[in-house]
Amino acid sequence: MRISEQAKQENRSRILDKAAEIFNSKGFEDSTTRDIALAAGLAAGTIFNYFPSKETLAMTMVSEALVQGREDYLRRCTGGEDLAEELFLFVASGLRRLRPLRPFLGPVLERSLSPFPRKTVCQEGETARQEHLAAVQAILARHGFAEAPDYVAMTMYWSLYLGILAFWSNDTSPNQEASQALIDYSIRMFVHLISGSGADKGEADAS
Amino acid sequence: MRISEQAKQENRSRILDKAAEIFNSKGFEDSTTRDIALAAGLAAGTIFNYFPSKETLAMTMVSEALVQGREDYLRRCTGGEDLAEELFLFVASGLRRLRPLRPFLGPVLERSLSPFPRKTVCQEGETARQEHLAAVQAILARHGFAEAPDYVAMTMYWSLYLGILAFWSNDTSPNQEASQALIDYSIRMFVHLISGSGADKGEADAS
DNA sequence: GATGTTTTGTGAGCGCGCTCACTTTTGTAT
DNA sequence: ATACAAAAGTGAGCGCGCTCACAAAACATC
Repeated sequence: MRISEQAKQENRSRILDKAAEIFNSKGFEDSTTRDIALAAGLAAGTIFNYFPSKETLAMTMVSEALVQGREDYLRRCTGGEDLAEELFLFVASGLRRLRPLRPFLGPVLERSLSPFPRKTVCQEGETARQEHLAAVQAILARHGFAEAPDYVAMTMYWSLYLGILAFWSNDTSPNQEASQALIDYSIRMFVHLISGSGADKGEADAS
Repeated sequence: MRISEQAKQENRSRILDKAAEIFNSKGFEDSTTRDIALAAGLAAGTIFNYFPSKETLAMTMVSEALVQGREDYLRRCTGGEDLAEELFLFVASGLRRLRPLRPFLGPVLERSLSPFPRKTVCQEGETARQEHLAAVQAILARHGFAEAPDYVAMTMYWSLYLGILAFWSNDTSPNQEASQALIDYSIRMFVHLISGSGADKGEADAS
């Protein structure tokens, strides 16, 4: 049972490696699962014993990158940052780890992270979103926001974050300064939102 | 030549009608172009003489709804609204016209309006986005914003707007109060952004 | 080893969106 | 009417993601 288990893990990571190569060279949509399986030395159908869909296969890489990004962030966090700085560090840490996947990220993130209701849900994407939002809420809690923000704030956060991902995945400016400006404004806006929430106009009774 | 032209228009609108029916009853992804063509009394391939893709077919309906929404907005606009009120009216007018398409909007808008870079672009979606953003800029201009906001502001606007569409297309609260709150906050946030732009921290040199 | 059981691999095949060589229809010119 | 050109319709067929009945391999028990 040990040898087989090991062989399975080898297959799994060979699929992931080859898929990353092929996705990077041809893009997500122009890569076929047949090609990936063949490159990994397996029959066409075998790939689906390891990943339930092409989308999940790609999202697995994204998910692992984001997990590493969160670890980087925890390591790099000194505790002296203000709220906006810490959120920026968090987001930037994720992007750094996503960097190698950038050439094929567009269609994958669009399908898997978008908040539009879908029939076929990719579990990896759901999980990634929830973990990201949980991390954000943990940061907020550490900065004195006792209770979690309402759905309005978190929905808007996720919209802005997706916008950042979309823009960044296409950003050709030298050091992604364009993306940095977008991240900066987005975060400042979110901080402003949750700071002044409900004191403006009287419409803060969101369930 | 006149009779044929008329027949073509009839075919086109029969396709659109049947497609709307089928999309509404089975959702976008579970509806097949074969079914739609058959329901319209045409062969499977003929549908692609009228619309280059299933996505474009659906986006044509969306696009027409949004055009009507803009006309409604112009009609309903008194000129006495402040900036936020007028933006709210604009967005709400679009949603009203999208209402009949709501059951199948999710996958369509996700594919066609998302800012993630894609290989196969749906022209209808591009156009819809540009026209929407142009209308927003016209509203801003009418309220004293002489020059168009930079890419950061418009990118954030589009992110928030997509978030609104996504949330609304799934909103089951009695009169979409949940969506209304989201629209309200999103617009106030955008107005705040372009009002105070660049005066905060010294990072406003976005190209 | 031989036997039975469970796990993993295989590839023919399905239904999809979409294409394209071909047929049929429509309109024009004689 | 007849011959011809242009436009529109057709459906077999392609490549895709994915499924599933079956084959092969791995393990457990004797």
